[in-house]
Amino acid sequence: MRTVCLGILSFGEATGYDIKQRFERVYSHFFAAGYGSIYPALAELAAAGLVTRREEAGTGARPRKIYTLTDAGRRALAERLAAAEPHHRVHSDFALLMFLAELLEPARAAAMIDRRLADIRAHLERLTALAREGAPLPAGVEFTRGLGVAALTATARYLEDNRQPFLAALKAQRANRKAHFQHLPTGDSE
Amino acid sequence: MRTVCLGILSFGEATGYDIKQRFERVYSHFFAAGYGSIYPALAELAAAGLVTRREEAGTGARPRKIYTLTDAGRRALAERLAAAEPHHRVHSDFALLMFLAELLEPARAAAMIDRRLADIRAHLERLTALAREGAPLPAGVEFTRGLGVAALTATARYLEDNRQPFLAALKAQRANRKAHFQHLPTGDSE
DNA sequence: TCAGACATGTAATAAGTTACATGATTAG
DNA sequence: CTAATCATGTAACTTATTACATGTCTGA
Repeated sequence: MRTVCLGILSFGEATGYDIKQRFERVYSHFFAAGYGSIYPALAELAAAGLVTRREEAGTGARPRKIYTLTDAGRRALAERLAAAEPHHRVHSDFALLMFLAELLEPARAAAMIDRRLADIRAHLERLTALAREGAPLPAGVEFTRGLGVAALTATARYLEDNRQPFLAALKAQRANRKAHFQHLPTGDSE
Repeated sequence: MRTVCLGILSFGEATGYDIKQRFERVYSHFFAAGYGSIYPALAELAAAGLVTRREEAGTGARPRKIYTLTDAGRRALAERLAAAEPHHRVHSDFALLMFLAELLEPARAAAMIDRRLADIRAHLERLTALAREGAPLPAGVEFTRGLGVAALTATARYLEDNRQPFLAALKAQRANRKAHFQHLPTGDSE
């Protein structure tokens, strides 16, 4: 998280609030963060001298605290990036739900797919809006944007194409299982 | 994690070791776990009466501990799945590296892309091997497999197609920036 | 007047990662 | 003989999530 905040700040100074907004506009398909992660990270970075903070009266109730990368921060960021491993991990409760779809009511499985699709579409809209903004994006940002669009588009397409047959298979299986249970002499269920 | 272990066990009894293997064969593109998560989770599930454990001499130095879902476990799993939100979060250091690629040496950016590609190809191989196994997969497993294949294939394709132009753009930018710096009267860098 | 954007932060909790510790058997 | 596979677990550490706490201004 600290590295991510440094990264966002490398594009220009920002408040904690700003950082979250930028994040969401530009990068949320690869990384999510709440204020509960951002503010503590910023405090640590300030304590380590990697950013400076300046206060300014804002429109809200409190003064905004504007964070700026220092030279040390810029160096630390470059070092961290030079040493980082390109890990990529997904943690998908949605996928778990689908993986175990046989244990779900088909209507719920359908609802989950629809919610995931809505979520993906929202992401895609944000990413295409970003491209329509006029000012060309830095190469890295544009590359990452394209990567997100590619993965999300393919996922949405798969979900759209396979939703119906999948749900039909689940329903058929349910029916089968019920019919099967009916002539089994089980002692514990139903 | 507890839910995931219950989910894997819903396909049949297994040891902690087995759970990790199955995971990796079938689901690793959506969820990764180490033994440090699995064994404690299993211990908690046993304490809660959701699984039972039986010991058996194995081929290794220690007895294997085979975990089996209880009826209570099956019910708990169904309840959790019925209540779960379909969250999906990605945490990609790789994407961060690309996002900030301007701060990286182009050779390193190239290496990172290649590593990510190798990783994706390994995942895809595992997933296609799974389909070639003969026995038809449960609908949910097959759906999740397909979802992974779709997303990973699209990502690989994007990386392959955009690698060259992206790296070229980065190099050009570097050259520009250097040329620019040469006739700037900076006092702090180099 | 009411929702939503602006704006910051803390505390408690939950979760996951890494490193450590052990050691037999088997295939090359 | 050596590497890999089988096999389990703990402890320390790091990290993120959630809920809480506060409060103003603006537009509908």
